[in-house]
Amino acid sequence: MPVTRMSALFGRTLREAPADADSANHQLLLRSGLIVQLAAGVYSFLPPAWRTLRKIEQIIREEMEAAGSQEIRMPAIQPRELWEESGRADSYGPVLFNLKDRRDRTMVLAPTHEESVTDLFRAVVQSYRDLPQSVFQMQTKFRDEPRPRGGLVRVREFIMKDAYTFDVDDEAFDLNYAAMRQAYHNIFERCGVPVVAVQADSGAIGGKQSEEFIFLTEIGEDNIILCPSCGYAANQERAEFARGESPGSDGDLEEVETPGITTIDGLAEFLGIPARATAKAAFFLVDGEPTFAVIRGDLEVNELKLMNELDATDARRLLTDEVAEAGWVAGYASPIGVDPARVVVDPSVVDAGGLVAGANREGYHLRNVAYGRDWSAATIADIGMAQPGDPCAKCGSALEMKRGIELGHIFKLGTRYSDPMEATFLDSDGERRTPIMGCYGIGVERLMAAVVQANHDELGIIWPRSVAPFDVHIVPLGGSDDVASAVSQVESGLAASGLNVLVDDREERAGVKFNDADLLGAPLRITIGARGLKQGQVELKLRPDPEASSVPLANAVAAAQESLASLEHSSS
RNA sequence: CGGAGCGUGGCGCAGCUUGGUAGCGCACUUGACUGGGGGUCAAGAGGUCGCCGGUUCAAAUCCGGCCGCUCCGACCA
Repeated sequence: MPVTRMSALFGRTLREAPADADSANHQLLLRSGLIVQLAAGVYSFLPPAWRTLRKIEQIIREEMEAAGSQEIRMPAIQPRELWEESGRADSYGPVLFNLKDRRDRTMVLAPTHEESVTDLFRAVVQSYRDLPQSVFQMQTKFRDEPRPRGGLVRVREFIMKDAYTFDVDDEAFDLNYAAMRQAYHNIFERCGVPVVAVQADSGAIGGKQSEEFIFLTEIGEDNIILCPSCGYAANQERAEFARGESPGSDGDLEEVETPGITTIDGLAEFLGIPARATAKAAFFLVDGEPTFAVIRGDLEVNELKLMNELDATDARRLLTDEVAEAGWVAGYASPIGVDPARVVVDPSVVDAGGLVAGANREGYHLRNVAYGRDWSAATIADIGMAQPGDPCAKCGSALEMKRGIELGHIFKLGTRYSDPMEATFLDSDGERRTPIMGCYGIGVERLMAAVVQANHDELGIIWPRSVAPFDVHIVPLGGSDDVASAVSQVESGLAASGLNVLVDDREERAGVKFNDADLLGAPLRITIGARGLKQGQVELKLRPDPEASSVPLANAVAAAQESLASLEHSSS
């Protein structure tokens, strides 16, 4: 291995973090001189960062290959028609970087490769004998994000590993999926980042079901619902939860005057009842249709669940005048008398008995409004947003919510792409069939950011050995010939044994060198100074350890290998 | 796209309210001293004050427009 000299290293460390950086990982990546921002969500990666990224890629590559996947490369520039074929030109629209070629043909910079891999499949696969297949790629992808943020966490140009599988049927698919799932756990463990696999919404990728691999951290942008007792874990956007008891009432409909009371909280206080004894109406425009959603007063509607239930691609809250246009009275809306086809109701209301609901008349509510007796809905569906404290749907324990970063996402695509794009094969009966697909993504730079976030202290990065840009950071102290020759002896011994070595050969004071060593975070630091050499000793210090230990110069290389090995065992 | 904030040397910031020679710390260059946890002294280099326009004798400073970046939200793998 070549030895890197700090005097020649491209990049510099900063004593203070740039003001734009918020999270620990972003600050450390900037301070250590690993990344430089060019534009919002667009970064350069300097030599140590690039080295780490390649190590991460190599880990991913090994695990993908172990799972039976073959690496390929696909185009980043794609004709827009490809996206029209799958029907995603519009749904993915705003995120697509569009460009025109010289013939005025519209091309896009690929944000992901489901379309192109499905096209590849059409070109290559004819028969069931060619299946199963599993391919992967690690390439730069482009997404014109509405809001890049958090340093490397959400960017517009990034390396993504995507794997795609093709199978003859669901049973065969399950094998590929299980292999990928295991590979994902292996990858994150090898990179030193703890993850939890959670049920997720498949979003713009589509398909039947998906799981996210989440690194739990307060700087995350996803809300994750977790059950501490049974282990249930899901993204809040699709988390299920039990509704608990509702204090529903018996009795006939009864109008009650509620002047100026237009909120659930206000209503509950005014009538001296809990919010959960009320029914809340929320209005949405779902694929252009005004929709009346009803849920128990203490709960909130999960728009994504609502949208998925109605098989829609777009949903937003109705504006105040649109509510009126639909014939509903904001603040006093009642599901009674509304066309059931436009009503979606959450089970929390269906099973509740009599609740207090609007009277569809300014200044009045109704008591004892009961689903089934007084009104009905065409759609009964879970449209509730799980919140911390809600009972777990599986075991009833109180759910918790934590923030997290989505590092990987694996999807059961079914025939979402193979069907519209007419990718087919002939089975053994000569029947034309559509393959079951899966896709499996990992954001590589985001993973590096997570590695730093999960492995740092107040002084700097603490790289896990597996992805460290340098294994050993040599700190020579003093300019004597003794020091120089000892350094030369140690560095060449280490390099010869296959270790990546960084030597701080700068004319800097000890404190500066030590601080930079802590910041850059190589797993092992070797200090070689005149003071130790008088006793024939050099100092070894593992980055996570508080104290250094002295070893004879002659044993330095062997001792270094030993302590690096001990690190591997203790950390995993 | 809605809300908020910020653009002054490589980084962190002051100056702007009340217009008048652009400043501080760190980093950088040279020299001396120093030499095991971000040293000391001396001498330096480096800035179209984001851009365009306006007001004014005079604009970093006041006014207008635009651009960029960050954060919250919407959205999003």
